[in-house]
Amino acid sequence: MTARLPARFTAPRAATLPPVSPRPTLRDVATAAGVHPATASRALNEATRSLVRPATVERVREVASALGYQVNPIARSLKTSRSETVGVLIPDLTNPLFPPIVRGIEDALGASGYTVLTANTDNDPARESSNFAAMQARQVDGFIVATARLDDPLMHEAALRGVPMVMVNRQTEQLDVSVVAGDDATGIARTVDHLVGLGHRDIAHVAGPLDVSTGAVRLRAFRTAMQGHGLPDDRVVVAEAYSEAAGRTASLELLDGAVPTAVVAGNDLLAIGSYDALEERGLICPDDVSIVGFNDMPFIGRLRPPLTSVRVPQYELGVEAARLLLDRLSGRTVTPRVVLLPVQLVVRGSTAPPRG
Amino acid sequence: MTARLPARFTAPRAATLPPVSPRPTLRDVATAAGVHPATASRALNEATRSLVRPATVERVREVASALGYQVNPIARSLKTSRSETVGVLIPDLTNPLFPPIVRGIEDALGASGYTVLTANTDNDPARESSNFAAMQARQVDGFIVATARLDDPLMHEAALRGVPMVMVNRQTEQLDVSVVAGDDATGIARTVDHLVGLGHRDIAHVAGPLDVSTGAVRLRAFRTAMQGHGLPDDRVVVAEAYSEAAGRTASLELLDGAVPTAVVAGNDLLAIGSYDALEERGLICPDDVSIVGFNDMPFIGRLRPPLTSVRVPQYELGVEAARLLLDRLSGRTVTPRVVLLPVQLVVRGSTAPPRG
DNA sequence: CCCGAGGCTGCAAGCGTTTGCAAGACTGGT
DNA sequence: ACCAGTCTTGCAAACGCTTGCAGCCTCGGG
Repeated sequence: MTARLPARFTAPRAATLPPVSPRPTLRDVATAAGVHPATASRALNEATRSLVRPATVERVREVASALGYQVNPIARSLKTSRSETVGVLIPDLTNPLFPPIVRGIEDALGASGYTVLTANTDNDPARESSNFAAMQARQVDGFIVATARLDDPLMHEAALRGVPMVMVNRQTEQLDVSVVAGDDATGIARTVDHLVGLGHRDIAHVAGPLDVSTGAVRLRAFRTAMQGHGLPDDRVVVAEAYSEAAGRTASLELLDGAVPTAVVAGNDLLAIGSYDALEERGLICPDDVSIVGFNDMPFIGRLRPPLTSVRVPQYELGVEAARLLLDRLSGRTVTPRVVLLPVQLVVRGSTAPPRG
Repeated sequence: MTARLPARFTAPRAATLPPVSPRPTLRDVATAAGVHPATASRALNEATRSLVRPATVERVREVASALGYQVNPIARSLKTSRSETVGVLIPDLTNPLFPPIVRGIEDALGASGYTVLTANTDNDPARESSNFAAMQARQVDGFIVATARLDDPLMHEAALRGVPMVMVNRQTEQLDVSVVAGDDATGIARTVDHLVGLGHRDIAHVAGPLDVSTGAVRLRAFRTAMQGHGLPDDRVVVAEAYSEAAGRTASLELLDGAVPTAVVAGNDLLAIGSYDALEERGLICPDDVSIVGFNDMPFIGRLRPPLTSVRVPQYELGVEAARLLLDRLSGRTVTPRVVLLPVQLVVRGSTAPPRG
């Protein structure tokens, strides 16, 4: 029996296109192939394909591609209550840190047929909750969360209930969810090594906000590294946010006391703020003060002076997070893992031996 | 009658949370409120609310919020074949031009209850087609497209068929879809005015690829502006892509002839490439050659020297694109519109009067 | 020759909503 | 008191797919 297509699909495309294109349905395929919709479904579905006779599979698939059939994911989701969709929560796409991460996530998930829903929370608990809820309503299969606020009750409860979730670039001890992040501690240690190697002894740290995990982690790493060199670990000022302005404020505070010969900034943005502060005080980088950033943002090497920074493999962070989530979704892995990706100190013009 | 909740919803949350949370369904709400699901649906639905007695509406809404009911968008989509979702196609999220645009889109659409699906195409026709198709399958209500390739047959046909679609940051004459972009022509004109005002007469243009609309538009604007000043308009070299490397190559080619006193780059990335080329040739910006960019990317003012550039309101571009699409989706506006947002020349340290 | 066991396929229910249709309850006018 | 019209609500059928269950057919062994 040859597959006969319903007239509406074989009709030649008129020069004046009809306003709406009726997508063929599974039933259309089934009748055209002379089988029951259930059989067509099984034939088209990877997992159930083995249940139907090879010849039938072949026929159905041919008809399906002839009709240009594509399964309707909505209907499928309704039935299976899975959506092949994951939600990605980030604070702000405009922050240069996140685009590469998101891109990595989309590439990795897309390769497995998943699509991603992103939302910006601006670290606002209300936005975060509503976005999270909206995504849950849309039946996302899991989450990748780049915002620290796991104290959000909704998210916290969801995590406890076993909603698949992996955190990226942020850590949390309170809950066992998978985490992928850069190896911040090592990055900071290398930074301090580098500065000490140049001859610096009076090294200060402009820390990021301590309620954000990276802020706390890097601060602790700084203290440890300094102690390891037998140097004072208390030259620390905490910025209120990971922003240029906060970095400037914090740095000015620092400069009001004894001026250190080197500053380890918790972040590239904070480092830029330090640039500003130095300029305001008439100090020159690196002649008077060396500065090191963190993240190695795009074009940061073209600043005046080029910023020495710790390169974090952001794209790979995203890819790895996606992979972890996929493992979890496929049921392969259940136990949470912590993956730390190696970072690399990129030395540029903002660090030099201390004057005199 | 007081609303009695089914036991499973009133059960106290155990310390050890159950692995899965059964979301209440419309039927649950209905029975709890003592009405038929259809009535509950109408009561909860903005548009049909007027059909049901106010007292009933009240009761249903109370029960709904008590149960924490949220409509299941999947089921609704299946029924209505609308999804409250729009697809956003961009070449590469990692290009600093796009995050603000996407953010603007998400903010504007999110405020109207829409969620967005983004995909990166890398300007690869194959990826573009498949992403587009996947989004169509997911029942997106419309598209915002930031990739130039409207020659894609799928997309072209969809546009002809009246699939709601707006293009951002790219133009096309061949099709009548709404477009929102920066006012490139004026931006280039202001740039040339600025340079001429500084005393430059020998001004060259490093154009972006001409098969991208911005490349062509800016080149045309450059020619027009130069002619307007009675200056030669043929000092043009076309870069192969909007990238640093392509900018460097094109600029080197330019510098191999008579060195101009000023360069109008089609793009900030191209301008950075020009920086590189200048440096290689031992020339100083702005002493030997002035350079102007386009887009005013983040931190571009912190380069060495700070780049004079044309600021494009990217976030607003996204917002406006979203607004246009929303208008279209709500049926308010049907005829395509072209919206050009004003740009602004930001003068910094990369432009100065010509030497001598 | 009969019977049990597989291998394929069809049947039908149901996922959670929306919505055309119709029935019941009122209202007011005559 | 009756009837037409208006409100309010219920009924049931979809939307397009998946899946447990059951039935059919075929085949090989006893």
